[in-house]
Formats: sequence, structure tokens, C-alpha cells
Amino acid sequence: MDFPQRLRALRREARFSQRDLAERVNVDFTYLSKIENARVEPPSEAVLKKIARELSRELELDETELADELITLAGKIPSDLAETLARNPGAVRFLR
Amino acid sequence: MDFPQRLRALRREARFSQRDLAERVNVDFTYLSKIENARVEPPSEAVLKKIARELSRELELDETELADELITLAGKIPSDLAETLARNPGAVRFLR
DNA sequence: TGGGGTGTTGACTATCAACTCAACAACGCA
DNA sequence: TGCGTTGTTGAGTTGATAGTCAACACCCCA
Repeated sequence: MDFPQRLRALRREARFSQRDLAERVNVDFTYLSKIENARVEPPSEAVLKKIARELSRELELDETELADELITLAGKIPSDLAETLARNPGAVRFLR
Repeated sequence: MDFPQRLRALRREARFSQRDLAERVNVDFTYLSKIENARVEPPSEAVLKKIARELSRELELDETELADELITLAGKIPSDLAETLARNPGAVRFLR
């Protein structure tokens, strides 16, 4: 399941319209539409986290886990992790 | 050693002027100056890789290793690694 | 004393990511 | 049949990133 599909599935499961969710995370609802239809790239990490907050709240899921799922599905690396990696020269070699 | 210092050290070791190196990697030499003086952020990964190519060539170092060093010094994550991480949901959890 | 090679700076520009806004279509149902 | 709710699309905005360009200063040495 790719990011757009997953987002739409979660949103519907939570019984939110695009307008509902958009308002809660402070973006325009048309933006959510484009995201769900892969017309644009997944949103910023900040927005992803807000989405995770609202959806986890409604669906009684763990917020952090959902955020991680969405962020990696979105093809990004959680910024706190990215920072740690960038500061550890060894960590990168280890991963290789 | 931070990124700007390291770059300048390597370039001098290779006996390249800013103009020399800039021409080889197809950027303006004044841009290198600003980078070495930390007037701007480190360059894009694409430019970093070209720099690594030219310097490793001249100094007989391993190109990939030098690229990794420069990229992480620049505070970035090598994009191929980022991709691998983003595709492995488990890897992120493991790192946590 | 001036010409070539070096590095620095300020102002400007192009590209891209991350959105918003205006308009409209499709459905349900009172 | 018309009104409310939902979703889609095209065009435009905004701020950040990644550079370029013109000008100048310093050195060296012929």
C-alpha cells in the first residue's frame, strides 16, 4: 500500500471528510485531495505528524507509530533519526 | 573538522584553485568560495558527489568513501541510504 | 607598474516544494 | 429540483534552496 492509498483508507476509517481532516491539520482540503490522488508529493513532515495525531486520536492507535509509518511511507526519514545519523559518521558506514 | 574546512583542506591538498575545482564540477568558483567560508550552506548532494569524484581522483582516495564523508559532514544523508531506509519499515524501528 | 592568478563579497535569479484559492462536478435526499 | 455535502482540478502564491554574475582586492614576479 502506498502513501496516498493508506492515507485515504485511514481517513475514511476515521470517518473524516477531506474537509474535516484538513481543518484539523490546518491545510486546505483540496491539498488533501491532491495528496490522496498522488497529484502532488506527500506533505511535509510537520503536516504528516499532525495527520498522525488526528487519526491516531480518532482510531485509538499509537500516535508515534502511526507517524513513523506515514513518514516512511511518504519516502522520508523522520527528522530526529536523520539528525542522529548525520551526526554519527560511523552509523552511516554501519548501515552500509 | 567541519565541512567548509575539510573541503578547503582537500582542495588545497589536491593543488586545485577554486577556479580549477569549480570548472570540473560545473559550478561558479565564487560559490566554492562562499562554501569554504561558510557563507552559504553546503551544496547539493549532486555537487558533493562531483567534488568527491574530482578530489578522490586527484588524491587517489576511494571515491565512494570520500563522497560519504563529505555528504555526512554536510549534514545530509546519502540518498541511496535514505531510499533503503524509507523502503524498509523495519529498519527505522530497528534504529530507534 | 602592470598583468595573471588567486580569493572574497553583494546583489541578484532560477527552480522547486509546499502549499492556497476559485471554480465546478457528482451524489444523496427532503 | 434544489440544497448540502463531498471530492477533483488548474492556476497561482510563497518561501527556501542552490546557485550565478559583476566587481573588486590581494599577491607575485617580470
